[in-house]
Amino acid sequence: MKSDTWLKELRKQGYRLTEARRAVVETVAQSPRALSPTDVYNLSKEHYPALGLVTVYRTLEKLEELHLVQRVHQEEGCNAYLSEAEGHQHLLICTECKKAVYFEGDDLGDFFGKVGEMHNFVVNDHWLQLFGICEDCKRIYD
Amino acid sequence: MKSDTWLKELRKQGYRLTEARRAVVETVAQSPRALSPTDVYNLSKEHYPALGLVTVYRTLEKLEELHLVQRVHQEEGCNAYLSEAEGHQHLLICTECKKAVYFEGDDLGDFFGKVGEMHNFVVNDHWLQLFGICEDCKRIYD
DNA sequence: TCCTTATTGAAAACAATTTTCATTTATCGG
DNA sequence: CCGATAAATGAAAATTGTTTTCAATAAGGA
Repeated sequence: MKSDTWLKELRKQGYRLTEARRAVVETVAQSPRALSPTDVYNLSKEHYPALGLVTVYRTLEKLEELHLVQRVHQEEGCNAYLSEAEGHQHLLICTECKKAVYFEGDDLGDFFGKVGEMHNFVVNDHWLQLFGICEDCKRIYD
Repeated sequence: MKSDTWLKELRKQGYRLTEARRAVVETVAQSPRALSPTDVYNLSKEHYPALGLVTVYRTLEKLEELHLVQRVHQEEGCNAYLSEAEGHQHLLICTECKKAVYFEGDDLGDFFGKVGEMHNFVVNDHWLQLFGICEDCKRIYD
């Protein structure tokens, strides 16, 4: 289970495993969509009512440091966190239900390098997201 | 001059041309990098010291509506505004000096459509940015 | 030039995030 | 298993970024 791996990883870094952390990790690890700190707070409180919002912020910060989650930028805001994929991948996000899917970039890296050369830049990083409507939402809205 | 075009466009939409607006438009139109509201405020005050930060927010909002500027998301924040390019283009940003350059996407749209199909999504929009070091900064740091 | 109304800047309100701090609790060593 | 200790917690305060409110100002049509 993904949340167990994350907890193990936190432990490996010397962090302690608390009820609050478990609840947050659980919530984020199993979510198919990016969640804001407040989303995480509300969802996690069902497992651990004493949870404080501050702890959500602090835990998300650690998970991001360990590259277990990544921040996702969307039209509605830039404070949502999503379970990260293996390797560097790109995101396909449903603008209706916010479900997020990772996809491989294939040979995009070569193209990006060429674009850089054309403008005399050394390209170090890229950031690619596609937005659309997923199958389920298509069904509902048609 | 780009700022004159923008002012004309604002006028065409029925907005009035004030000193405050002129100062903001001037600043943003001629900047080679994305500026935060506070950046715009500080730079524009040199031309018009009585300027208020609120007016900067309001003017940027209008410029965005008219597609004269676009919001740029970066690691350091997501509240910076940049003069928009003709057509839908992509950004190449220097992580040192923040200078931004637009580039053509060529046939990326086809690829994005295919990625969508593979996951049963209808892709409506995409968002691509490259990050690197520009020629000038390369020179300084090598 | 006058009149109307959009626009302004200051201050207050609001929202999101971070800091502070006294209390709690996970982990380590015995 | 227990006690010591330092990390982690939640509440409240502080901070930061943005929006709203409002009385005063000024743009632009008549």
